[in-house]
Amino acid sequence: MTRIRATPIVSLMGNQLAHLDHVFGALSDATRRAIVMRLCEGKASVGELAKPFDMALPSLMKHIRILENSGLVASEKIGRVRMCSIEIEALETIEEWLTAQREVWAQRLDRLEIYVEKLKREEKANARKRRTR
Amino acid sequence: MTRIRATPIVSLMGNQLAHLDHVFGALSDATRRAIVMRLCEGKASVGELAKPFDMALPSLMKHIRILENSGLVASEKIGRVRMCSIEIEALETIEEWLTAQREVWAQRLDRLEIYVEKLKREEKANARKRRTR
DNA sequence: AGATTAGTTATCCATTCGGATAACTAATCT
DNA sequence: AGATTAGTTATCCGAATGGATAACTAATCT
Repeated sequence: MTRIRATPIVSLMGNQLAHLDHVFGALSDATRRAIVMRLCEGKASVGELAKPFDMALPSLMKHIRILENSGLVASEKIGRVRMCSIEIEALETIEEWLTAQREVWAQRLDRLEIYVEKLKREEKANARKRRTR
Repeated sequence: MTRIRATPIVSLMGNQLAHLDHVFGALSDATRRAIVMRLCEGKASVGELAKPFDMALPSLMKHIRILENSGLVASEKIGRVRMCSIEIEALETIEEWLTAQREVWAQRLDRLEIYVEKLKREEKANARKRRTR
């Protein structure tokens, strides 16, 4: 019996786990998703980002912090204005997680299919028996 | 000028927005992601789900509630045991959002490419001018 | 130099979150 | 019928979250 993978999944994922917390957490807020959406169209200063929102600047800044913290957004201060940009790769973290889940799910479907096949074979066998009874 | 879409995106997405809050929110917790992962392998009772966690049952139940609330998990009580299962379609909500973002991002890259092309053309023109000066 | 602009820091506040315990209901087993 | 099992409800608690205001710093404009 070959042990393909000795290390448990959990340790393989390592600190990625905590990271997922932050990425998903960051996107669980509509304001933050809107900011991400806006930044997908191109860089923007904190002020520009704030305009569409009926929210005090410091409140909005918090959101930006959270986004930066999650790795979804990067920013650089030039003079007195801070320019923000999306880090599109961070979205891939999520994609990866999603694909992993769907793979497990698909495998289970496969197993289920095999099981259903077995049931069908048995059913046929029974039918034959019944016919020849 | 043809108004392709009169309704603003926000209203088109409708309650989907609030839904995204819940889906992303649900997945922002490691325990909950683990539950989803487990359920991708097949249905499980609350008790089975609880086993791997060093957590009181009511605490875990809360997580299940949150997952149900987000539409990621469904459950049905038969006798005294409640069986839970993933609703894989809920993950698609996220995929959709991600693709939408990446599309906007890609479009922006296209625009940027066009811009860079323009710059290159101008550069060439200048070079020609310089050569022939 | 003085006024304006663009963020930033510090605090505060109500609400939600993630956990726990205690006490309960309703099925199932013996 | 009585004991056990599988969840459920209610309540509590400290920490985190999403918002606000006030007061501040540092660049830029006039």
